Amino acid sequence: MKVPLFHLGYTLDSGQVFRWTLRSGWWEGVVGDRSIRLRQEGDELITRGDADEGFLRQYFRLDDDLETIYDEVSRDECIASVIDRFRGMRLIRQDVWECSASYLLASYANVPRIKMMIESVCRTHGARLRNGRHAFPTPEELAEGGDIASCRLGYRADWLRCYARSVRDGEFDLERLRALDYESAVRYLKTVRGIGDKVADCIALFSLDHLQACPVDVRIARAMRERYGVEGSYRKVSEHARRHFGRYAGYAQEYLYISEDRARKVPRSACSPGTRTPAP
DNA sequence: AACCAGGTCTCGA
DNA sequence: TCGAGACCTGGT
Repeated sequence: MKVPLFHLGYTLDSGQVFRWTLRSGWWEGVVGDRSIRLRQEGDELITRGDADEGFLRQYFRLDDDLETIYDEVSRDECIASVIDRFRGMRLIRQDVWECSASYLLASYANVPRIKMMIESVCRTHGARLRNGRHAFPTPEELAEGGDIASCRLGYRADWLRCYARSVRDGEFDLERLRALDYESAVRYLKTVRGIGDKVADCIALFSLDHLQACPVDVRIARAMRERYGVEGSYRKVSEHARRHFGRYAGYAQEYLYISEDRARKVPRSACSPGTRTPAP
């Protein structure tokens, strides 16, 4: 299929999703119960597996007008250069259940470990697919049996099982969540044990279309400190970013994230703190 | 071998 | 509302 401005590699390797791996030129992943393989050649996206065009258009937010978003968030030279470096990276629209359950596990762990935890949860609780991989388990599957102790989730195991049960029992209502505005959604999400400020923002941004959400993890905190001179409480940093970058702050956040991520290996792309702009 | 990781919870000011 | 400490576990 033909795609607009889009970079598959940056998008799948930006720490948003955890079930994709690059193997001999193909990105292989499972989304819900779809097993998919993808490869990009220019503006052509080549697909194998259970991926129809409509699904991919939704999943990769191909209807987002990136140029408009770039114009909107490019409030300073620093973010503009980061965007330029990773042009085409898109936010991914994830299923609310899979996204929330995944990020519940993501706390205080690095990406390789998060991937391991999620794979073992899928292997022990999810339906087996044709190619040997496993679907992401439903709340029912996760609430019932399965050897969750073998998944090495640490203290997250209780969080996950409790969350699955409360979703299964209708005590936590995903449909209700979907209907809420950004701030109400975050408030509701934080009633779940194991979901705090950061994870709630991730869920809001990655699965609820609240593009103003700006999750602040250690990398974003570092970027905001070093590049904008902003530090302090989660609320302070996150709200500053939201004011500074505007209604698409979540996009800006993801570009900062991937930039900080790549900067660990590659020497830092010089972006002096002097490019700071005054707060309104 | 330390230190860190897409943080949250609890508790005390 | 904010900061400090503890915390399962595996990468780096």
